[in-house]
Amino acid sequence: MGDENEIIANQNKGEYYVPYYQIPIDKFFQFGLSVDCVVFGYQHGSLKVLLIKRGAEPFKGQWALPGDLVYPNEDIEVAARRILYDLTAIDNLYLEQTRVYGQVDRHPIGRVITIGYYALINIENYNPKASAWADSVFWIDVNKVPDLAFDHNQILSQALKTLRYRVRQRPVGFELLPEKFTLGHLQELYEALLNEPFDKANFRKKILSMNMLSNLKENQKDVPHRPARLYSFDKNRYDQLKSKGFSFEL
Amino acid sequence: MGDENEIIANQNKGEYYVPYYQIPIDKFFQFGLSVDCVVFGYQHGSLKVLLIKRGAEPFKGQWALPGDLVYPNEDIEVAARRILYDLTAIDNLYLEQTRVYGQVDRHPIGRVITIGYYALINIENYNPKASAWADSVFWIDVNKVPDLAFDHNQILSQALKTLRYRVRQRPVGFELLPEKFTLGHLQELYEALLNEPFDKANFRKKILSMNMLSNLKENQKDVPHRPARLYSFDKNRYDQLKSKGFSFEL
DNA sequence: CCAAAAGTGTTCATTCTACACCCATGG
DNA sequence: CCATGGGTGTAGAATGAACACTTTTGG
Repeated sequence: MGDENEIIANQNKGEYYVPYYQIPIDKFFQFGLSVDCVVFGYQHGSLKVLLIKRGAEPFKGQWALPGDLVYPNEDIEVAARRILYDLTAIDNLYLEQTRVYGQVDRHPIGRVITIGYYALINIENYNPKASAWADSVFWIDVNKVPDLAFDHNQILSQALKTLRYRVRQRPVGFELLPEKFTLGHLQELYEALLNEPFDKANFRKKILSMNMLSNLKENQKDVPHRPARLYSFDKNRYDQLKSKGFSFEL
Repeated sequence: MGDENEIIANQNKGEYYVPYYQIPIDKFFQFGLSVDCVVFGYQHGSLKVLLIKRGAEPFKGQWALPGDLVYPNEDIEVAARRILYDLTAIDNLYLEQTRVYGQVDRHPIGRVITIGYYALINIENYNPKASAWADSVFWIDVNKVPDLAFDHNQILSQALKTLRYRVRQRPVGFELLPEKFTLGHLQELYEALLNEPFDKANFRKKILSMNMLSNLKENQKDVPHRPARLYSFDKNRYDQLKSKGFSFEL
């Protein structure tokens, strides 16, 4: 948001009527718009989601997804990034729209349409931060999410479904890992995300055959077993392959 | 819509402020909401889309997708079905939400968020019908779509992309065909949708091996070549298979 | 008989799956 | 020298692509 006090009016509306029902068009401009973000992180072998305790009415004090109203002159994705920045102090997170939630009675103070987004974050870079609308912020295991305000449980489960889907067909899993990781870490991540085991040998062959990881020629340290090779995701290489028709699939 | 004149107020808003910016919350309730529908049909080997000439301002007289403002007390999908019913006099079309379009300046008379939907229709059941907001209605080949009002070209191409995707992983293609069809018809449909040829033998083996078609034991008539066997999509069978873990893929 | 599309069978290559086995390190 | 995970090879099954061939109808 630039000038958050300059709320634009919809200046031209006066001239218009909805001709077929003879209702002044202003009556149609009563909607509120919000954004709710499902922020996923991965730690200690399990998938977590960032929840807040709401610091404002309605539902003050309850668990909820981070979200906020969109300004009348603010782009939707910009609003989503504003919320994420306020919460994590990180820019440029991986962000994807899921769907719209528009039940007439979903918000107690009026008709508020909300747009669901999910974001992926490398939990090690995370900088916890309460904010204007959140008293406090917690990582919660995705399998232990409590009852949430509004229809946020539904938004969360849709986001999870989209993520599980996406992760099989685009290399987005890496967003959840540190820069350098082992193939074992990567496999554990996929197993946690998809809740299904993979054969080690086959998983490695598949991932490596895609040719989108850089072998860092560097090993793990201080592990009580044979140290594993470290890799990183090579985005340039991937973009190049993609432009040649290759498509990630798992 | 039931009572289209009973536009609800958002009664409880008076009490609320957005505390962190000290802006009265009414300022956030200025959005309009609309729905735009991409209606696909299939005829003579090519995929068509239903376009209208707009009968109301703004963009009166221009080509556009069928769409309308949503009432403040109307559910979004209900609005989409209302539009489709007004246009085609058909209930219960296959309908899927695509995404939200919310550019600040996408609508000339104010901030209107629109929700994209696409619908599939068996063109033989189609009952053309102008309506309050459409002067006239036409089927246009999907490859020959003109410039459309608003951001409708973008909405259309996203819908097409979603359809192409969906059609490979769920048996939705049948929605575009008549009740009874031949495997040749089905193959032509897929070739038109995906713009890629399939091997006849392999296509048949794949489709039939899925076990979701009923062999009607009945043949085509009056064709100048060997008449083909007619099939129909067996939704019960498919649901049964799906519940056992089967998933359509092509 | 011919043209045209329906309908089927086989071969070969590729990919997937399961599983066995060896390797390097810390304790 | 043992426990622990890292890392690789191979055999057999399943799937997919290409293509040739037979069948049935109308003209």
